[in-house]
Amino acid sequence: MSADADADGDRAYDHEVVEREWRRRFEESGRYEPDPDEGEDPTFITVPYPYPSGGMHVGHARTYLVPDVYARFERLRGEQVLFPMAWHFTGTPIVGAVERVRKRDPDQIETLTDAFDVPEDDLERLETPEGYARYFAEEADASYRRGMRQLGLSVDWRREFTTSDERYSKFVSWQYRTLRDRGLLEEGLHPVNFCTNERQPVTTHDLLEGEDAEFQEFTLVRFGYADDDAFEDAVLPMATLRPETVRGVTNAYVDPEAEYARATVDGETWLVSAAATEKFELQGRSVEVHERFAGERLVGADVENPVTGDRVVVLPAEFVDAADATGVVMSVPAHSPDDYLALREVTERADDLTAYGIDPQRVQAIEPEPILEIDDYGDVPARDVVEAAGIESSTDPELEAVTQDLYRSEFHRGRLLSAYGEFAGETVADVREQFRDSHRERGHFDRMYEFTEPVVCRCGGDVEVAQQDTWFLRYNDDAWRDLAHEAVDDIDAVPENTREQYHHTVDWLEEWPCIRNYGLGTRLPWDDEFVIEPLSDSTIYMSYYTIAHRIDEVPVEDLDREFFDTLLLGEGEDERAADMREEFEHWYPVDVRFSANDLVNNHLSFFLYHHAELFDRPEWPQGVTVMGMGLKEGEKMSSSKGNVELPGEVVDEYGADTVRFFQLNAGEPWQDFDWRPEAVESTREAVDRFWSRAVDLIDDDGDGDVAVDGDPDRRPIDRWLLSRLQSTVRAVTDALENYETREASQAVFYDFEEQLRWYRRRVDTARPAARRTLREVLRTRLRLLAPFMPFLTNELHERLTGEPAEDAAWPEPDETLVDAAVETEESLVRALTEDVHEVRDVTGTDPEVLRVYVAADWKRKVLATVAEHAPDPDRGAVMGDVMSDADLRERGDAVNDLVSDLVESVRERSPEERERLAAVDETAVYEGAVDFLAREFDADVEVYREDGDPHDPADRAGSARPFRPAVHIE
RNA sequence: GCAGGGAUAGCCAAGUCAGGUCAACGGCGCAGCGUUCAGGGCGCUGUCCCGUAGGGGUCCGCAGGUUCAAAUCCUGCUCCCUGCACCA
Repeated sequence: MSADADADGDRAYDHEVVEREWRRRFEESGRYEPDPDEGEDPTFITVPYPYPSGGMHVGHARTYLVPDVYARFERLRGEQVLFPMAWHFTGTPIVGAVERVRKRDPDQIETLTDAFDVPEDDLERLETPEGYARYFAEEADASYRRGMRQLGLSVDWRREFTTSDERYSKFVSWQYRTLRDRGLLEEGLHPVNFCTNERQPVTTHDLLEGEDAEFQEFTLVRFGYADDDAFEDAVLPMATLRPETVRGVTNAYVDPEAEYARATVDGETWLVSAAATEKFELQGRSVEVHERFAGERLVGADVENPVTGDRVVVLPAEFVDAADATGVVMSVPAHSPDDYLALREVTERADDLTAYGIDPQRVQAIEPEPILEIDDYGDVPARDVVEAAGIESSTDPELEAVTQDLYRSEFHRGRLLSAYGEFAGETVADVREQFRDSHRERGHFDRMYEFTEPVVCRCGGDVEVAQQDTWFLRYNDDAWRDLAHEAVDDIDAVPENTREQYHHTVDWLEEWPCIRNYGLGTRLPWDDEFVIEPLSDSTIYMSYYTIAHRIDEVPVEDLDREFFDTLLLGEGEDERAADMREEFEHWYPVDVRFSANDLVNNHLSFFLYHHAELFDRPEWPQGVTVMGMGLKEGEKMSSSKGNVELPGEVVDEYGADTVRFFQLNAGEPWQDFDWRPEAVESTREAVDRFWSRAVDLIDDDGDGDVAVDGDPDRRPIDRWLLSRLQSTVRAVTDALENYETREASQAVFYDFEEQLRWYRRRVDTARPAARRTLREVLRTRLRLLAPFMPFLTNELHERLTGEPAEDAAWPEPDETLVDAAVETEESLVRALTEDVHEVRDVTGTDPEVLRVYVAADWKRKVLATVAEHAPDPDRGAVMGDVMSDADLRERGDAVNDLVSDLVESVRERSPEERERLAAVDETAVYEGAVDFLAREFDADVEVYREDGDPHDPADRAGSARPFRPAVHIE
């Protein structure tokens, strides 16, 4: 140290120096790299491997810190713990990001350089997916691996791998071949976003417009062309989201100006807009266009409703958008305000329709056709709402809201009329799908997909919904689903209310398309055009950790089905795999999976599904703990918004222990936590204070003299502190067993600090026995804090005792140090102190003398009588008993008042507490606190007994009650 | 709409499952005092209203109810957040 360093230089906490030393020791010791031992039941914990589409920020950090705390806790308790880490390279976002880097997309470059401090020179390395992923996984300053090391995660780095490693791919291939053999994979068509310009599927990240657009499944009502001309027998499919309104169709509309086509679609003749023929082709239909013509050609035709057999006329309408859906629209004026207005308008100018060869009278005769009844509306709800809102035309801006309102009401409360047969009287919400399906089966309905709004690719091309050949995981398979439910029942779900969410998800999951067209990852074993997508290649990889550090011994080509059958199922003859199976059997199952709460309804449920199918029940996951997300000053942390904090930077600024402690203490794991610099700063100050006090204690007596059994110099207040320490040990242990990092860290750090504040106030802490007590306390607290602050606690513990905290054992509550009596007595002193403060403040008197009057014995007798009536004393009954005592009876009203008071106090206290109080010698307790009270109030302190002829100049003694002495200050 | 979560004093936030010790932990901010220069740090005190004696009043999203007793239990309502599928 330099000569001019300030006097306290060696006391201030220099986190950089301490952390550097311990980071080195953590890595060199290999202590987090366990191999199977004799122990029967090791602890295996996992977290989602990071997806390095960008760097690590502190919003991610807690996901790894909570398991690290649990890992360190279990190790201190003597458990063998495996906490591994790997990298998830699979997926399309990295590929998309690389594309944008190559094009030097300004937004992308800004995110990288601003949020993650990527130097200009490094950009070139980000031009391949592998390079990009490796960069953010391991190489960048803001990489996950660096962040994790800086934060001191106790990870077994020997087992690190990436999901594009060839050996990992062999493992995933085995998984998918096995699932396929078991009939849990199925081939089929699936809608995707498809760029019509690039002729390939695109992700939402690739979109310029319409990122929030969803595609909807429309029902096509197959109206039949009913005129006997060249189009005879053709189908006019009309798209609707409300298939049940089919019985309310009064007419159809086309755009007379737009281009329509006659095409053979899947072997039938269809009449639709020209634009629609392309969509049908994309959606997996075979389409051959024979002729194109203006919509006018269809106007005036009769079409036949497939459900009712009624014939309705096709009318012209400008509002029809031929680019949307099929370009042929069915009109339900009774239930659609749009259609109602359109009908009214077309009726008004019915005479113009003669130009199309339509009889105006036929149009004027069209009446809305109700299909359901709904309370608060008349027969024709669309007319009601239009008239009520005073809407005159289809361009009225209010129309949209009115329409949505009506649709919602009809959906939830509308009851179908008798024409609906088996569905009559039911609400639309209850039967829409069944109704649709039944008509689909009968060939009346078909389907198509369409976006809710225009979608445009970054390349400028129009994006449409396409049906693509794909493979599905059959999560809706009944037997598999049952197994998954059992797996849900088996786990320790934390917090418990997530269990219901897993069950709900399992019931709701349908088939899951498990492949993509491009991206890093594992190729589908039997069709290398496709890549297994990220949520599907990460369901059982926890098992891969068990052998990840040894699998390089085996040549890739030997990693065949036999190998993994042997390794994971114990069903093969591969010798090397059989040998490695011991590792698998040692570590499996996963004891706790720590994950994010938004993964419950996909990844975590898949994780349970796949384990349930592929492994025997004893190997199923034992627990899943989900975590909330990270906010920064109340906003979601997001790298694209630039509001992120990088672990490297905050560790430099505040120190790793502070960053860890802050995050673990900011809320329970499953709650969201908010990173607020001022709060982190305040944590840093508390950590520094802890350090200085500890160093101070350690330095003033270098002999490490901490524990003296039955220290004869110990005073009650020392015993009080040690007793509180035991309850803290219990509280921290209980909390950590339940993953409650906030509860635990709060108890050992801040809450106990409160106790220490009282202790320091209460006694002279320079006393040797006090120093010994404080060192004993420090030793225990260091071990309790070790999971949270591994750097600082190891350092201090080693300075105090000669060994690092992580070499010591987790503390057990020492029953011989638990002293309920002394805690009760101390609570009386505390209460008295508070009372005197209050009196002093209210009166504004700075006391010269403080007189304390302990209640008279007869009052204790009254209390005892009241207590006999616990837990719910009745005043009358108590008074009866009390008055039977002649001595008390004489005291009359004083007794009456006292009883009322004591009845309350008895009701509010537990039996144990009353018992402890009854044993207290109040006078002795206050006399023992005289020195303290004198110091606290800078006054002379006198303790009297109410019935001991006290000096009582202000006549206060009479108001003393048991355990609530009267006081007088002057 | 469905599912899950939430609403507590200037701000953050504990307490709610197991009603009483809750005017309601703790932190931040603010104010005062002390620590023998200031500042910082540290310590103490105060921070809903009234009160020169430890008390009283009002309070925990809104409105009711149960109870000797409600932030906590019950009923109804309002508002906010997250997810609802192929982005990981």
